[in-house]
Amino acid sequence: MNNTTSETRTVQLDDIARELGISKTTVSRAISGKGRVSEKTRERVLDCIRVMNYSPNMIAKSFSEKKTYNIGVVIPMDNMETEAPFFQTCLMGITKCCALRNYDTLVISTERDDVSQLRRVLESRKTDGIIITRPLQSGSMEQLLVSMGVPYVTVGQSSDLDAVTIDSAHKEGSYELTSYLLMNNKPQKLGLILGSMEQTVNRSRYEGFVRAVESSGALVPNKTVFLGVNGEMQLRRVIDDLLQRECSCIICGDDMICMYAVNMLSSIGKVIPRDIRVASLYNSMYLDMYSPPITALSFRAGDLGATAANLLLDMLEGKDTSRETMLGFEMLIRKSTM
Amino acid sequence: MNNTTSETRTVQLDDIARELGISKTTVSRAISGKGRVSEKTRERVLDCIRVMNYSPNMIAKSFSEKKTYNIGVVIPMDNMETEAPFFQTCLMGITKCCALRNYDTLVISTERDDVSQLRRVLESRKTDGIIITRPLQSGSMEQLLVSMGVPYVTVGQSSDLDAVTIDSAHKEGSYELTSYLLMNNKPQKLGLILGSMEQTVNRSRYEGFVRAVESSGALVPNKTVFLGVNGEMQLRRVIDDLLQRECSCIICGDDMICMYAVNMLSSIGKVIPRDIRVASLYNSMYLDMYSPPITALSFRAGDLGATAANLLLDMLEGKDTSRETMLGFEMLIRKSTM
DNA sequence: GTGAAAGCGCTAACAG
DNA sequence: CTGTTAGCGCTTTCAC
Repeated sequence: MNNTTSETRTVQLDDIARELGISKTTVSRAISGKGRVSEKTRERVLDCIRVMNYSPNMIAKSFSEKKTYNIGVVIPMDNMETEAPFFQTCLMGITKCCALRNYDTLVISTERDDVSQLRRVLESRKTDGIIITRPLQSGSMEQLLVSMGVPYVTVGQSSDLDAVTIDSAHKEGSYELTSYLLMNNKPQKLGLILGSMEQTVNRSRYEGFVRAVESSGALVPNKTVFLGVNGEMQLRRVIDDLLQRECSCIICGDDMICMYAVNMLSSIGKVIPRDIRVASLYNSMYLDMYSPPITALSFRAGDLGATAANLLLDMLEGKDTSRETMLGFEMLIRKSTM
Repeated sequence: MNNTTSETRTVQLDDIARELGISKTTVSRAISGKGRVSEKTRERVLDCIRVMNYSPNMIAKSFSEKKTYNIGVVIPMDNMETEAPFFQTCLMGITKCCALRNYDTLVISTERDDVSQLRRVLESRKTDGIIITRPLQSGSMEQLLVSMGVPYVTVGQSSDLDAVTIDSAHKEGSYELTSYLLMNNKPQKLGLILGSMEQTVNRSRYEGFVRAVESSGALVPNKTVFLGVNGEMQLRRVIDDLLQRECSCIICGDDMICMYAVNMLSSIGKVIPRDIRVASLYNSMYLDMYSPPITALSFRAGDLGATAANLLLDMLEGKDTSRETMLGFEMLIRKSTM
């Protein structure tokens, strides 16, 4: 009866049904909890499953339910971002959280606002929903998602105002840090270096900066504000410029920019904070470890990821979720701005 | 005939078959290239597919073919490794490479040698094969994989001697760098700090170090060799010890250890390389950017990932692959050891 | 409370 | 070269 081929066939619903002398329908119900099954049968089934070491073929289940139990996570793989700790940590948070709810995580790459990989995955119907870890102003991902009717969550502000979003308080953080720097150590001549303004996060950062400057009664120092800075060479020119204009404090958009900046400064003999102060609008372990350690805003990337995952899974399960969730930040005042 | 419900039903094989007045078998064959189809029919099918914007339901395909077109990538999410650039870069290489061959990447987390997530994914049958990015001496992942008959590739040496492996020449690199440091700047008193010896990569590094020392005619300086160093506190004690023993040069196992080490050294006023020299057996962008930049071995994590993916996919497609592939390294001699 | 049967969208014998 | 048919392993009506 059992065909004992060399490949040990994996045990499936039928097997445990036959073993128990009941129908696989009942077994299915006992497992899923949908429909009524007598307490006694349920226990027998659950026991048998354990004994026979049954575990469902998720592909068959997917096929039947039209639900994959996978979510896709779009991660930037541009040169500049490839090694940014944020995305890695965020992905960990997502993956761990999904695993707890028996979902898996599919990685989707993007560079700039390329949606080809996202489209490929969506067309394959391998995911139930998507997390965008770096929303862009263009909103092309969101458009695609909406047009295909696929649920998604963005980590950071989306240009799709209806998008479910989990964000860190970048604007508020930027505001606070800028204000702090303006209050402290007067007279202060601030410089600002931000990455691509296509990234919504950089817009939030900029907004916070501008508000802080304005509410201090000053004018935005356009000559020392550099937006859309990208790549090492461009950054070098910006730094030179900032030094030329005798900036007393440089605010860097994120940890990567900050690392480059700090390095360039010290390579030309500038001592932080004696000669110039430096702060970052995004902390990472690399800034913790610099000497002197760098003043920075600290956000919990892992928590962001976990929250994004929970939001998305809640949506998939039909619960309603708040449109926007905000996580706080911590301001780490350290020696680089003393 | 077409039920125009609110949800636009996705076009499937039947639709284009009906459209063309042929059977879906023929359509399937035209797409896959398996079985013979007249050139004319094939073209008609391919055209129709384009026009009707058909794209196959991969879940149905998976179910039918018993092949998921997914590979699982096991990534360590221990505290220490969570932000290590290696795994991120490796994952990018894998993901990009898989995408080219129309596969997707499922992330599987692990801490230490926990196999629970791997087991969960394997039991779900959601992947065709696995890449282990941090093989451990215990080999528990490999055992599980072998016992379930799932193909896999390890990035780095595996304790399973039959495992298909793609590795960087860590041993050779470690040998070369150590030799270089021994030749240069005599007299040299070397210290070595390695992470967990459960990780096979650290064993390779250690082996290279030992060989280099021995072939220089010296004895392995056991008092200044620290294996299995883990966590900031332990590292601090090790560094203190190395200073006490008047080490002239510290070799760090990887970029993370090196960053901590360099930071601790400069926080107690040690100047590199004047007071003490520092090198790392694994480079990352963070070491590039230190000042002074740190002498280190450079491996191409992205290439490793891409190669691992190609190997695995080749295996899945039944091609045979060499058991072990080795990628080279570059020795970056920089100011930290001058 | 339980079972029989249909069906998810594709592939793969087998027959022509 | 093409079509018919039978699954793949689940979930889910529908009937009892």
